[in-house]
Amino acid sequence: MVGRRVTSFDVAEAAGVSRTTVSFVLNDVSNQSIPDKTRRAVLDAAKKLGYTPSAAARALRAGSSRLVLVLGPKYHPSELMDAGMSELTHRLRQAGYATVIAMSVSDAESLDVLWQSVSPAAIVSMFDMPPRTRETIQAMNIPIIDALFHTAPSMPGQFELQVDVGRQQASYAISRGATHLVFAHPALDEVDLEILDDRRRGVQDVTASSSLPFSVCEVSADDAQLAHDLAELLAETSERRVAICAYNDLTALAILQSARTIGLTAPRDFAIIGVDDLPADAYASPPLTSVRFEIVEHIGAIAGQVIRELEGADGGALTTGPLSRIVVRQSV
Amino acid sequence: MVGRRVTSFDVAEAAGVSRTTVSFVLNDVSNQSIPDKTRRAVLDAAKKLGYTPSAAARALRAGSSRLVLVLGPKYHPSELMDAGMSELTHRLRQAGYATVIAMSVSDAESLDVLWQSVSPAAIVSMFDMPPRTRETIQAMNIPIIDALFHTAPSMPGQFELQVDVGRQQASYAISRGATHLVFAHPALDEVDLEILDDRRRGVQDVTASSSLPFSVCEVSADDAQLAHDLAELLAETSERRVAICAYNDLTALAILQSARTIGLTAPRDFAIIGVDDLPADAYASPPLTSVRFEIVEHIGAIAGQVIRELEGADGGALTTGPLSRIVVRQSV
DNA sequence: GTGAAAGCGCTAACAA
DNA sequence: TTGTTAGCGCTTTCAC
Repeated sequence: MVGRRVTSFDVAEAAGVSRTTVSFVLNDVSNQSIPDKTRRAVLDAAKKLGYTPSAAARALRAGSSRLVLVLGPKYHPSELMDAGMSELTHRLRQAGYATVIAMSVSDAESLDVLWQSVSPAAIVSMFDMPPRTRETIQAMNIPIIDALFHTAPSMPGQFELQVDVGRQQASYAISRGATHLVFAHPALDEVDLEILDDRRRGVQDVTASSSLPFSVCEVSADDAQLAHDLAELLAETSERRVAICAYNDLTALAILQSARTIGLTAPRDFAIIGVDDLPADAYASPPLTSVRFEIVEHIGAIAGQVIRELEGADGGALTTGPLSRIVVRQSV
Repeated sequence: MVGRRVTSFDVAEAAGVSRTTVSFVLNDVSNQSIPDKTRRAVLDAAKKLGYTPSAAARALRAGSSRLVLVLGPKYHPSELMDAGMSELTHRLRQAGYATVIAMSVSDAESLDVLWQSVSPAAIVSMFDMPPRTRETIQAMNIPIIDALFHTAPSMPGQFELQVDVGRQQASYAISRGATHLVFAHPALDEVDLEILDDRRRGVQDVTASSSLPFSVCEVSADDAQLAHDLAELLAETSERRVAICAYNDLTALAILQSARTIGLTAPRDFAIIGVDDLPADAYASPPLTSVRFEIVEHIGAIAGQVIRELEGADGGALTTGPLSRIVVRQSV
């Protein structure tokens, strides 16, 4: 080993004091009055030697590290998620925690290995953890902060974000004059089913309470087929104003493209609204109206929850309004 | 503390052996012959008690953890990056390492705090580390694996990925008949300058060696202005076939949209090629030809390098071909 | 006000 | 073949 670690012992030696004193000074132990001279000597020595406490030793001593383990969702990677993780990391770092992100942990077993071998101070879980694992972790006094991105059967009534998204799509479409809502989604093997179902439910909720007709349709991957389906749909509902609430922007863009091939366009012939607020939306023709999920705010709230949990001061339930909003362009 | 940690001592007690034996069995120490009966007893006890070694203690003992610290780039978040991180995490986990991702560490100081407090087994750096920091880290015997996404002055000739991207754009455009190349980019305060410059250089390289005219233009955020600029450009070069190599797909889409407003379209009036292979490219009109960066392969190679470095077997330099390829659609 | 010493859980050199 | 023991670097109680 070329460069041995600088230990608190080295600092103590350099400052001509004991390790205890060093520890007191460096950790700002309050109920110890240390003469300014000693304190200064320790601080100087520490800086000169470039001392940084060993995280491992600290963790061993304290029983837990200053790491927060984030169990990422198993969704398709997304820019949004990336931004969210950045934000979380940032917020937690400000509070003195480092963030370990575990991408797509599927089986309970490797999850066990993971959390036990990281021994984190807290776990932020973005997926629905098996109850047994949850209990084990909590038995070790490691707080779990749930931060799901869709509803889960085990936690009814919570995490309605995606349902809200659907609701917003529908409400906005109706406010713009729609009298028949269609939820359009791609083939089911290409999407996150829970999210799809939440969004659909949101749209359905709103149409139901407005007593408007509602239907669901799967968008064909084949362009010509899609155009055909679309023409048929509009023909069948010619006396009504159709609004398509698409599962996401990509679906909406596909529909828009196919429609164009048969001379149909939005918002003239139908209205359409997506989800994701992709940068490319602005360059579609017409520019696509979408729902944007405010992940940074959402993650900010989660970060707050984690920190409260960690620093004591149990913060109670998270109370936030809808975390998404309509981005108005021209397709509705 | 409700649930005390299960220690190797507990396992030893349950199995009726000493901690040493437990350690030998669990770590599969080769030069120790342990009777199958004892081994089985230990294994059983460990499983029954749900024993997992404390990462902190191990790290303290070993001097480094089984964590790999990834210093993420400071770019705008992207889906690609997310996918890359997933891949890296996955690959490293298979080799028994957990991955800590640190997003956008800017100042050298917080970087110091970070690596010292995580005490990782290796560091994957996606940005150009200050030399001093680099030396300090290497003095601690922590291998650094550089995985930049653009060239760096301090490492000339390496990491030409983005230059390759530009080269590919240009070569493809020329192979399709272009005789005047334009590199188009958005306002400079909205992009990663290093990447922009690499891509531009790639395009310029190729045009230079083909003795073709080359120019650079900044794409105006204002739609009408952009259309005007474009019309002017095409008028000035009417005797030549213009290909626009856009900094990225979003830029290309913006150009395509503006062009449409004045009746210009690709590939009829000009050719255009982007970078990123955004899913939305397929739905542009015309569908946008783009360059796709194969991040998963790139990251795979990096993962291999990390593992080689960690397990001994110094693998030497990374030899890979171009990590990007043309995705042909209709705009060129 | 400062120091000595114990112990967090693990591994490995050395004894038995 | 198995056990004893010494630390890894840190915090913290207790004694000086």
